[in-house]
Amino acid sequence: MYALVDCNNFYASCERLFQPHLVGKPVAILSNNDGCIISRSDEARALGIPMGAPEFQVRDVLRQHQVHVFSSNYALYGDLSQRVFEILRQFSPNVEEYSIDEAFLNFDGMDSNLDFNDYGHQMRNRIRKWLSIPVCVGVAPTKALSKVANKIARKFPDKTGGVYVIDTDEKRIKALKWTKIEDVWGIGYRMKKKMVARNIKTAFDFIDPMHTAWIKTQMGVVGLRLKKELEGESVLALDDVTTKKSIAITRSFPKKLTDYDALRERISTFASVCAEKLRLQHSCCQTIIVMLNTVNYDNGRKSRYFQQVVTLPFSTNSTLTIVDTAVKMLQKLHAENEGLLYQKAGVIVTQLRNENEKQFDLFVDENPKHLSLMKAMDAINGKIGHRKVKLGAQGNQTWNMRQNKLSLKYTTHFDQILTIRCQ
DNA sequence: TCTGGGGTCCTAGGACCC
DNA sequence: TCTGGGGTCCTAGGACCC
Repeated sequence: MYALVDCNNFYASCERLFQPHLVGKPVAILSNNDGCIISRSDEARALGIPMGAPEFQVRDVLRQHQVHVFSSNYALYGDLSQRVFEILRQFSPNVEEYSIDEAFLNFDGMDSNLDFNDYGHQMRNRIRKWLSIPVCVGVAPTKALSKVANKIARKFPDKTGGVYVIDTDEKRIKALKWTKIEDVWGIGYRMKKKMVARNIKTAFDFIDPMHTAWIKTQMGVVGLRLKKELEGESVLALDDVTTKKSIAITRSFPKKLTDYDALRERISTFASVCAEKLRLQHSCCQTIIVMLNTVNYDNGRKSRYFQQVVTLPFSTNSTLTIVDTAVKMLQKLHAENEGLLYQKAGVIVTQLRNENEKQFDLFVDENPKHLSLMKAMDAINGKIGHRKVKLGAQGNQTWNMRQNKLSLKYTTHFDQILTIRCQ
């Protein structure tokens, strides 16, 4: 059996943990640069504030209903996320951290008489008690079905108490008939349209044998796997997601950029953060992608996308090499597209492998001194603070995101720990 | 004039997830 | 005026190998 544990309105719940007076009140969280709504409490959702809406478009509603609005505080959310996973590991050693706010658990090899409903409530209660974060738990024989079960738990809190178990065929069929096709895990916007055109409106319609061949042509093996999962046959195992297969740093700019020097500074910084993250997970990359984006929201939302891909002769996690390569790529991109105004840029590193399994090139090699230099740099930065030592290319300009409504780093910063006075 | 069969690797792009 | 960021997997097609 699998469980899917999903935190309710996670970011909003994190803010409420340290500001409990917000419980029961509408709360909304903004994306980077305070651009869009990316999380909201049930109360804010009930006000009709759509997910992903640009903040300025819903500003009036927010003000009118006194919605408590926050900038994204990833230091806080990331830390609380890890604490949730820590608790979950007390219930099973097999935990897949699927996203910042949800995890799959597998119970293979555990007591076969386990009462999953009861066990689910124990998880829920412990997370609620220790972290004040409400979660829902769905349990079923496959990952896709546990997603369905979770949705039911979330939708009917009174009847389920936030936990729902699909453990019989009867319950499975009922659940599938209830689940709209667009709510099935793996069916996105485009597939939904095709499905509905073919009169597939629920998850139950989807598993009808008459559609099998069609699903194969439309979705390939992905669709067939999903079908099996919904039929109760487990084909998706728990994934090990602790080491990433690609790392991306991309940002929108507060103001459109065209100036090469400014872009070079941004790309250098993104590239060096990629290198840091690579070293943190003990990986090297062999391929580097630099991208520039123009965005035009007014003119039919047309945006243009430029990118360069370079595969190195050896794999690396040296900041020097990655920044140097990225800047050369930027040079080329910028020269080819003179005068454009860029809204976003990014650096992505892929083709990652463990730093111990490095493949060497016969003739071209990285200066071995990089390795010790990076070690020294990481050690100093670890001691005296984040990114105090950096490359000259990154400059001294600070690129502060707009974060006008940021809460404190309650759990990760000594200066910002909550103070409680006893009278 | 007629010309086999079985592979691998890489890349770009699409679709999806949160 | 103001519109996020970071991932995964699969497929088709090209180029190559013997």
